[in-house]
Amino acid sequence: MTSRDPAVALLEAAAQADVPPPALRIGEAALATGVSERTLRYYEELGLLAPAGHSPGGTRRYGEIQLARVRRIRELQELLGLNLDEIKSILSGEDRFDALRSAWERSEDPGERRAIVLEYLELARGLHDRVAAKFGEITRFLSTLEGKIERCESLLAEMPER
Amino acid sequence: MTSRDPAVALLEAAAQADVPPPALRIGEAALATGVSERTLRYYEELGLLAPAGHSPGGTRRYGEIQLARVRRIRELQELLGLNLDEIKSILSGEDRFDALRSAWERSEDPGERRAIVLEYLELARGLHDRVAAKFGEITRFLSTLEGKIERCESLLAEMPER
DNA sequence: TTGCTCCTCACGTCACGTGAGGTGGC
DNA sequence: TTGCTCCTCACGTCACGTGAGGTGGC
Repeated sequence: MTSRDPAVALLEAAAQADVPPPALRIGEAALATGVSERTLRYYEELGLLAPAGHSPGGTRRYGEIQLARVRRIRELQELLGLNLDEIKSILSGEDRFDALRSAWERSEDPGERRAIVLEYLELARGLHDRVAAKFGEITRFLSTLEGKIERCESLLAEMPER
Repeated sequence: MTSRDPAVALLEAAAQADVPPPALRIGEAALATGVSERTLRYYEELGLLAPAGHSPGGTRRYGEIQLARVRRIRELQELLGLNLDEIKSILSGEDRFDALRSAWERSEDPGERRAIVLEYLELARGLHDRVAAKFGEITRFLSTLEGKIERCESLLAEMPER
């Protein structure tokens, strides 16, 4: 279970050493998430993903939070086929919920709390329905494919010629 | 389980009446498969899908075989995220296998038969691995999402304020 | 003849890929 | 100073969307 990615290894080492985690350069962040540098810049252009900061010279720096966000974006894109506009609105919904959780003690209006949780629940349920639909389609695809493979195998077994 | 699609209904009625099935025009075929007319023409341009024939005036006609092919293309596109080039090579592999099945009795070289079945088996197993991987990802996505929803619900239950 | 559907260009769009030419940091 | 990585345009690509202007069939 050891991580082979040097960029991720850097972050993990920093976490163990209890040192501020080194910010990754764009090439390292791209490697760690499996996307291109162009993709990271494009997401930034769309307002989907901001770097954690910049070097004095102006080059982008990314942290673990940004890497997780990129992976989330790809998950929504590749598993559900959502476009970046839909993903942006989903992420902003999740962001509002996360902001609430991190500021939970600083008790805001309890009615507003409830409203935010309800809004997130609606978001999550909507997502759930879409994922469940995909799950059903994939399951059917898989079982018909397995049927075809089995029929092929028994067909081969019945072919006496070698 | 009655079909609501008028184009599909036409084909079904013809099948019951034992009459040559009426070829669908491009608009009807698009409706029956849920894609645009542009998409059907684009697939034809790429050599992915040929119409069943043409009217004397030159307009395209589609039959049940073509509709099934369109649905197969969309399945590979949307569930697995394949591009049209990959899909084209998969379909041509499936086509070779289907051609073999339909000409099974007209015994070709039995060695060649075996080779075609083996080639198809390899294709199907490759597909199976990709679908199985997607299945795993979707399953994980679904269960973490269900976990989030449950935590939200218990959180709401603990909020006494109405 | 009148609508409606079909036809072929051809330009637009989304999510990037891919150099072109120039600057930054160990 | 030398490489290597980074930067910003900017044009290319894939899988279509979207009219523009004209023809076909009940």
